[in-house]
Amino acid sequence: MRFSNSYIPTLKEAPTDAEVISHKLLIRAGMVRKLTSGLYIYLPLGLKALEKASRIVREEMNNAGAQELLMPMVQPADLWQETGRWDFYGKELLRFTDRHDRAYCLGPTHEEVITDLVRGEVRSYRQLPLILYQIQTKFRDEIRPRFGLMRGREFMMKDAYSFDRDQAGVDESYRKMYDAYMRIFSRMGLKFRAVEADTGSIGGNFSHEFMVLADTGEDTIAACTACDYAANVERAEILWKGSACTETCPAVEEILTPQAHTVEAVCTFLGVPATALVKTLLFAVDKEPVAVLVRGDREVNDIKLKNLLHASTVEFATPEQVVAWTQSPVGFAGPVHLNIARVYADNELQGATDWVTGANKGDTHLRHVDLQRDARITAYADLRQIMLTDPCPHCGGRIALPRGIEVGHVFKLGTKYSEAMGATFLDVNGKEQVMIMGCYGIGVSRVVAACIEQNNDDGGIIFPPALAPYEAMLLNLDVKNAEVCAKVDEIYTQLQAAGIETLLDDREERPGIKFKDADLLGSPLQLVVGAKSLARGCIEAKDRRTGLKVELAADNNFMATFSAWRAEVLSSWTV
RNA sequence: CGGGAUGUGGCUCAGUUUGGCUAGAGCGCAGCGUUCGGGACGCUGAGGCCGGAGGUUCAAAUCCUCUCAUCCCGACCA
Repeated sequence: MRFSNSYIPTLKEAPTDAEVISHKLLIRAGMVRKLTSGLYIYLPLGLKALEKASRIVREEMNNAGAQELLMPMVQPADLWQETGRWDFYGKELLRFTDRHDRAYCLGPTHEEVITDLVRGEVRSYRQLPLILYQIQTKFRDEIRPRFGLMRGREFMMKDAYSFDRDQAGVDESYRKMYDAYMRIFSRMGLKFRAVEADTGSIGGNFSHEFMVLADTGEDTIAACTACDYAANVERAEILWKGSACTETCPAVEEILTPQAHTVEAVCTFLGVPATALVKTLLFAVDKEPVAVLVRGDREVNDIKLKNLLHASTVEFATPEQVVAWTQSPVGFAGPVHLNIARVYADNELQGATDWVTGANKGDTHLRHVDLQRDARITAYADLRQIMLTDPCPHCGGRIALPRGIEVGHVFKLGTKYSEAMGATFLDVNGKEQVMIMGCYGIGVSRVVAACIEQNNDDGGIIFPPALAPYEAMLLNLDVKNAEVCAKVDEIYTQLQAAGIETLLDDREERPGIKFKDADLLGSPLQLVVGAKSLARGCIEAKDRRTGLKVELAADNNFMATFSAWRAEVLSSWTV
């Protein structure tokens, strides 16, 4: 492609509303433009990157035995009512009615539609297993879209669904998809990690997320530095190996702690470490009050709480609720004489006694609290967030907490949807069985953003070869020099004949502009033809990632020397 | 939805505190000339109802009220 014929509007400066690097670079490189919050236009270059990603996904899905189809984006409400998600999914589901006043939604995901399809078609165990997928635009009315393509309201997603006869079958489908995902993200040249994850609103009981490692990621991963354990911190379990404390504790004593309504303030005031405190946090779980106790230096993991109580919503209590439920100002809640029915305590609180806690009374705390003796604990459970000081739950090794961008998620759904919607089949014995399902998503547009997030420098994007819109950029530095132009044309023709996608910068611009744009656009290979180097019989070649430049002889063997150099550059991406 | 911030040519911003001449700059864009290997320079030019509505005032980009939009922090998630 010739630059002069392309619509690639590069920008010297990034718009102020772009915050993260991928967003800035996508805009500066002329790959996307914002239509409005969370909605983006893919310009030709952005679309090419998206298509590169899609193709890899498609190839690996097909290799794994999945078959592509395409479902409507608009979905009828009654399907969602069948599974109950019409009421559960919340405001993220964009709903509307047609001219006949029938209710519809814009598909944020397609479990209902695919299950409806399969239940009508599949009757026999002979037709299973079945894995179907599509690559399609999804719409989720996100509360807060942000970071450009990273969290748009409309985004490109690959969603696959598996249907199996039995548990062994779904295990196999899951493994196939998991393996395919490993290949997909490896081929894309991404540094990523598969991690254990919470299942969220899709449902089911088991899942893995695929995280691209990047400091700007919205998720935190608990990854063992010794073994291969890795989990989203939302899920990362904390082993409790201690035994219940048997020490005796002095009688409870009330102490005045004026103005001390934070852990820090109480510690300073009483001269005790945060580990001697019990924090009492109040949550509205499905609107009902629940108290959670953790040690002063810990954080509550509300996902664990949600799962423990099988709740659909878990929210921090508002200050008004805290006051109403504890009859005391915010900051002084405590487990003793707490008038809340459900009080859950983190496991480790069993291991010690003699705590400092709030007294449910303004400016007052209690010391010498023994939870067994003085409080009514509904249950002990793993309720806190994992920290750097915690050991790996598998091997006891040291844990690291890198940030990640979730680009893929694989679930075993079980029979949640097939049962609700009656997706059954007859087994070998002629007996009716419910299909077991799995679902597998990849945020294709997010992959592109995550890739840029991970691969960039001051000059711009550094595309891995697999996702680069153009593998090579060919710069003509002297468009008015006939000799240079002839050489450029010759090389361009050869590159095209060799099937190497090339963007030829033939614009009437100064060399500086071309160098800057080439770096910005991020093609892994750069070839520079100018009068100066050509006079020496040379063409310059630059590895975008390393910045290393070599001079290739501009003779009849050019393609051979170029191919050798190219192979070297490209292979450096696959190690 | 709660908290914070911002809306002025295509882009980045100044001007708003303390109302006052014809609303400015840089980049980009068009024309001409000089340049030409890491975002050149000179000259000329086009481009704005200062987010919108209402108000205060002799006078509003500037003050007040309402409204819309965008961005950041929290809950959601590919």
